[in-house]
Amino acid sequence: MKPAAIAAREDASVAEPAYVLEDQVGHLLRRAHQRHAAIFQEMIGDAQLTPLQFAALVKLNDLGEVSQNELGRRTAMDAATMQGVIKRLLARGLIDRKPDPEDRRRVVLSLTADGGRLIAAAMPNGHAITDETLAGLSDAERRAFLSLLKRLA
Amino acid sequence: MKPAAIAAREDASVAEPAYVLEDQVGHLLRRAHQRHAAIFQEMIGDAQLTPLQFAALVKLNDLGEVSQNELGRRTAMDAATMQGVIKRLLARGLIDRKPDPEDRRRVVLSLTADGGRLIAAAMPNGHAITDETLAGLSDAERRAFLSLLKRLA
DNA sequence: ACGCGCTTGTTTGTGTACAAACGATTTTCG
DNA sequence: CGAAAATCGTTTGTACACAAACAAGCGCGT
Repeated sequence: MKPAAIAAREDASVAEPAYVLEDQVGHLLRRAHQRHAAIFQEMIGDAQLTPLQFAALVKLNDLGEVSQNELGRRTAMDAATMQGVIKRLLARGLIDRKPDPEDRRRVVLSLTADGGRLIAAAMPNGHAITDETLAGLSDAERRAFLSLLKRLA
Repeated sequence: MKPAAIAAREDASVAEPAYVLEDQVGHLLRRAHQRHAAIFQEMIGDAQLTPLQFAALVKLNDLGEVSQNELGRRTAMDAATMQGVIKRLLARGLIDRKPDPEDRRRVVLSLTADGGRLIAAAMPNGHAITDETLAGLSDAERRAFLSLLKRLA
């Protein structure tokens, strides 16, 4: 038998646990992501980059030359999303694009001198943004949170 | 002094810590959110709801009648995003919309009978989706993760 | 009563996010 | 070798996400 206190709380209603929106991972992930995006925009400075543009430039800086799809995989963007991001970075002259001689389906992307300078200058802001996003947590909590978050991603 | 092994690794380069995209909260939050969205779509079933539509219906079910902006606040959507979500739910006949007699700026939203049935039927899926999203974590880890995540949101 | 500020809902414009379908290639395998 | 399968980049259509600007209405203080 159930204790009376619990039976009473269930009374006329069903036995299912309530669905509390504020407690769902999905909702919380969405809100945390929103907050991070706001912090990003506020702290990225005159570079005027979006999180995805920043990610693409960072990876391009790491890798030197890559195909468009490969860069998409490395930054977790699908091919269609990539189109827009690349288009805007090209329009601003931050990246270069040329056909791959080895594979005629591919294009090879790389940073321009401007793009290299801009991403080098923006890197410290990236760290500051991460820091501000985690501002509410202690060092130990940050490590714990990031390690759990990695296992969900 | 730094140990030689570390000095060697830094050699010609700068002393700044590398910016590793895969370790940044923003990137991890984005990926976790992507994964959750994929799970949601896969498990929501024939209800054919997006996460935001689901959230709006759940809150509407909790609150009974609310204005559009109020509902937006409760579900963390801005007014412009709200437009689209409400428009689609109206088109499917899941919610109702009428002017507020007390305040002619407002509209009052509520569930239709269809909307009520649909969200009641979809609720268990919501719990299953949350569960699947956290599948990699133990019970203790889930609690720890959610409590840290709440502090970031 | 009047004016000023705030809220409500809407529109427009930019930027993710992804499914689905496509043509052009390249690769794989029978 | 040659056909089927896989990959590359693109387009289209739907759905968030938010800034900015707007008209209409409410409410407060003087």
